Amino acid sequence: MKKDNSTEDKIKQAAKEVFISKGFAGCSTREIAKASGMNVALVNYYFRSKSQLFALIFNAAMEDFTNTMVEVFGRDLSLPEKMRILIDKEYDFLTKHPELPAFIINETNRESGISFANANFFEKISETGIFEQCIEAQKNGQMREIDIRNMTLFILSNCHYPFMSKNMMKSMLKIDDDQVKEAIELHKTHVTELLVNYLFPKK
Amino acid sequence: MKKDNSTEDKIKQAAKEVFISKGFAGCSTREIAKASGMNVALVNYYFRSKSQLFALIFNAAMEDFTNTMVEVFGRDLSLPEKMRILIDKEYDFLTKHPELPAFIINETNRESGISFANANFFEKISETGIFEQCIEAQKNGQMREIDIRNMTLFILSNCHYPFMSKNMMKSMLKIDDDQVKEAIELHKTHVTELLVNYLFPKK
DNA sequence: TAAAAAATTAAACAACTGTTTAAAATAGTT
DNA sequence: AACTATTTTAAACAGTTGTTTAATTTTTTA
Repeated sequence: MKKDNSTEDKIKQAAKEVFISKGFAGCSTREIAKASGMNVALVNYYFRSKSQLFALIFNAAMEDFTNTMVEVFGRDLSLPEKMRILIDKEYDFLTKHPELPAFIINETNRESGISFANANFFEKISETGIFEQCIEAQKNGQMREIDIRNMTLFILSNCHYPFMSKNMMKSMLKIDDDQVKEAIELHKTHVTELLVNYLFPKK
Repeated sequence: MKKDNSTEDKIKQAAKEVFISKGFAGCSTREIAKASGMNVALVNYYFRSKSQLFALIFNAAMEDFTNTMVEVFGRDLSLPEKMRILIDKEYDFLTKHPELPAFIINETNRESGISFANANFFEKISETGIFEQCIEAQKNGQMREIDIRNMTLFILSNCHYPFMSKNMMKSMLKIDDDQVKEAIELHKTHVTELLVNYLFPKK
């Protein structure tokens, strides 16, 4: 978090904003240079190439992305409690970074895409012991028999999609920014009930 | 559906494939020309500009996108039945066109984005009478008191996201194509139960 | 078949792309 | 102070971009 005003950091910061809002293919190195107040040559001087700079930004975004999950899953709480807190934290995080999910999904789907085989997000989440806790809860009949992949898909679908589809929703439902914000805030409580009720059915 | 082998149609078809898989910013007019077996000048001869060609493709994609909803909502069935059939049809459609949701969400979020104010998707869905049917069901206590916007968000989140996140899931959960396909097929049944149970609670 | 219209082509345009070069300015070291 | 290493700059590079031009081929019309 230091050397915040160094040239290298200024470029990295600008690159983060530009890449996330426009995507790799949607922006140029000159645009990033201008946004940082520097010039084109400096971008390559510090980061060698557009691709390498992008990889840096992407991996950092991926880390932000999974941090919430790792943190909440690592706590000493029951599964329903973890689920409630996770959804709350995800919505908080995504309210601050609404462009992140679309960015990651997009770039993951790019043809000459990212090689994030090295990034060990699965391991990080696995290390929290969440999977064992689920299996245990399923044995005890406290949790629905559902594959861990589908549970993950449920959480991500219902947390990410509302933020990704903001503009589409605005156009399709003919509503304005305030109404979208309102709908998303309300949606959070629905999602919480929806998922907790389904995953941990009473009786 | 006629003149399928005309130059104009060949270009349109190629443009559809290229645009949807790479996005507006991610491809060039020359790439589209080559994919159609034609040359660059013909693209502009028939469609005036890259943007106008794109608008054509995008609007058609949007129409495909809402067709399923309009068709199912327009039937003479109960809400839970409509919901079950809709989810089934959405998964069918998206299995054939898995790239569509990411494409639409992406391009909707682009800075110099689409003006799809003219497209009246809301009206089309409204004309099916689905909203009135929901209000009626809510009055009768057969349906949860939930805003129509949130219901829409639920459906789209849980249908679109699994297909959009295919590659991300593959990387994050270290699974292969077959396992993704399997997970999505299984997910469909979960989503159906999840949504029907939540929207139309028994008793 | 001759004239007019439409379709297709290769080539060019200016602007932009990622990246590199070589010179200039700055900072650090003795 | 002089010398070295680092940082910054403007300019150039070769290739690509969307679009247009003007000439040519093909089709349609009379």
